[in-house]
Amino acid sequence: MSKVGGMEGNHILLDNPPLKEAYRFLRKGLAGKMLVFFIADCEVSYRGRARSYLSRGERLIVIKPDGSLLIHRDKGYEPVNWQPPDTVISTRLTDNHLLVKSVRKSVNEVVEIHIFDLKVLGCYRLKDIGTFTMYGREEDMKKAIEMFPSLIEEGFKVLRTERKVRPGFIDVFGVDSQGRLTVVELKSGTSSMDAVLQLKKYVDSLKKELGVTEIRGILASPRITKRGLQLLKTLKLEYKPLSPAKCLKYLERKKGLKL
Amino acid sequence: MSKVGGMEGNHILLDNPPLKEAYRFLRKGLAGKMLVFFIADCEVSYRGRARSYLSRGERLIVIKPDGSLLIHRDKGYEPVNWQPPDTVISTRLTDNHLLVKSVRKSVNEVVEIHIFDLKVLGCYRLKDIGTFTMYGREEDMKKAIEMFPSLIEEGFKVLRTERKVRPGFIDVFGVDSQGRLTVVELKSGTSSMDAVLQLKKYVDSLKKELGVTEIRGILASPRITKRGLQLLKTLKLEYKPLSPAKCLKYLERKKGLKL
DNA sequence: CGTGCCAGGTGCCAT
DNA sequence: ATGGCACTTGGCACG
Repeated sequence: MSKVGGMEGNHILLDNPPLKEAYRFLRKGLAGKMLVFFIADCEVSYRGRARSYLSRGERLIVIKPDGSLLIHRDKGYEPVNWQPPDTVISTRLTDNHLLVKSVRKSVNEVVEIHIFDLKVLGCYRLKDIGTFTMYGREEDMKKAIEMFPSLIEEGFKVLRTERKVRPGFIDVFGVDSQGRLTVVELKSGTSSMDAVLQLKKYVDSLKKELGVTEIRGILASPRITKRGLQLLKTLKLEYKPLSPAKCLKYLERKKGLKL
Repeated sequence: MSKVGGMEGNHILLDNPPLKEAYRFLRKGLAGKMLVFFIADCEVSYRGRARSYLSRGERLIVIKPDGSLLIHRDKGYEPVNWQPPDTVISTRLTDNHLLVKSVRKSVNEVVEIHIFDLKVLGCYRLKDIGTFTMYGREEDMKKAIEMFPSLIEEGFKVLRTERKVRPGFIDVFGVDSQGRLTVVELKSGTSSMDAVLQLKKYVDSLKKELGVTEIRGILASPRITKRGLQLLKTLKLEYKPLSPAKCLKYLERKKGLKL
């Protein structure tokens, strides 16, 4: 069966269109800066930082108005091939197939889709002025600590956040109740040896920069791996269990809001 | 206009379906382990490691047979909300909206989509037995070096790859022309201070483990940051420019293949 | 299952 | 542009 719907410029929907018709409306959708999706029997090749080849089969393909491209198989969160925003999409119809090519403007990255058949083609203009808000990331932990330094420990005071050291930034820099300088490294998830080494790096950088021999280093996160904790102790650093959830509770209390 | 196509079990395509009809065929598609997509006017909430709320607007939503979920706005490579594979999808129809809920089996992560209207609903069974191959990753560099150790330097010999040290693995472990033990850390992209510290960690671990005082450390990658190079020199480590592309050329030569 | 680490990571923000 | 880093990172391989 073959069916066409809503081609008055509002949207386009083609059921099992012949290549030639698909080509026509695909161009129309792309030119009209619509979100375009289709299910196609296709081959895909990628060339850029690496190279890949995907042999023939049916996939869901999405092209967004900003030039981003997604090619999804029927499994997994990640697209098998893709392009981030800012690509130029071009199309070409030959005797036996339809070529869709996406070339990234800034770097040399190209994705080519050779299409032999389409199951469906849709082009839509998404009316979407919604706002997206996210809570519980490292940034929220930082905010909470600025407002409630005791989340780290009694008597802790924040001197500043995002303090620049040689390379990188210290999440929170402060002093403890004894007046000792203290570096706090925050992780919103499980912290591992990486995080410990990061903290160590900051503490050492700062010691050097300030010419101070004693600086406390505290890693604050909801969880730490066993190896991470071992390393932490070896390096004379400290661990403070602290979850984004707890920080959010404090932030809510302050704002009087339910997030 | 409203149109229905291919509901004989092969696929489903509904143009601008009423909520009730969409609900019926959505359930059918999910039950039949089909890939389901739809464009919907909806609100989205997420709760898990973090929390988020996306206010009302039109988005493209994809549900795969493996339980992965993607919610895309009309911009960007990344979905605004999502679930990786292995979620349980449930649906509920109320008077004024359709609820789609995805609950992750292993961890506590829930995405809820409140749908007020659908522009289109499609359910398809993707025939896809294609193979996906990728070239130019770190693994390919490793293979090339095993076959052509001189890619590192004249006289270099590989003892083994993926050698385990305290925590982690040394990419390539070998000896140079002077018989000195050498650790090689590979990066397929630009290497930064992180990579340098990683190499340092491996060299130190190995010195300790083997009771040797002199071990060379070579970082091989197509590019290194200025700060990375500084740190590398400070730590008496070395840099060898080497790109995945060059490695691939060698591999092709060996196999007599054009990849 | 936890731990470590790569990825065409992407995205954000700083210099 | 380069660089440093978080991310609901996801994904894999290995103890």
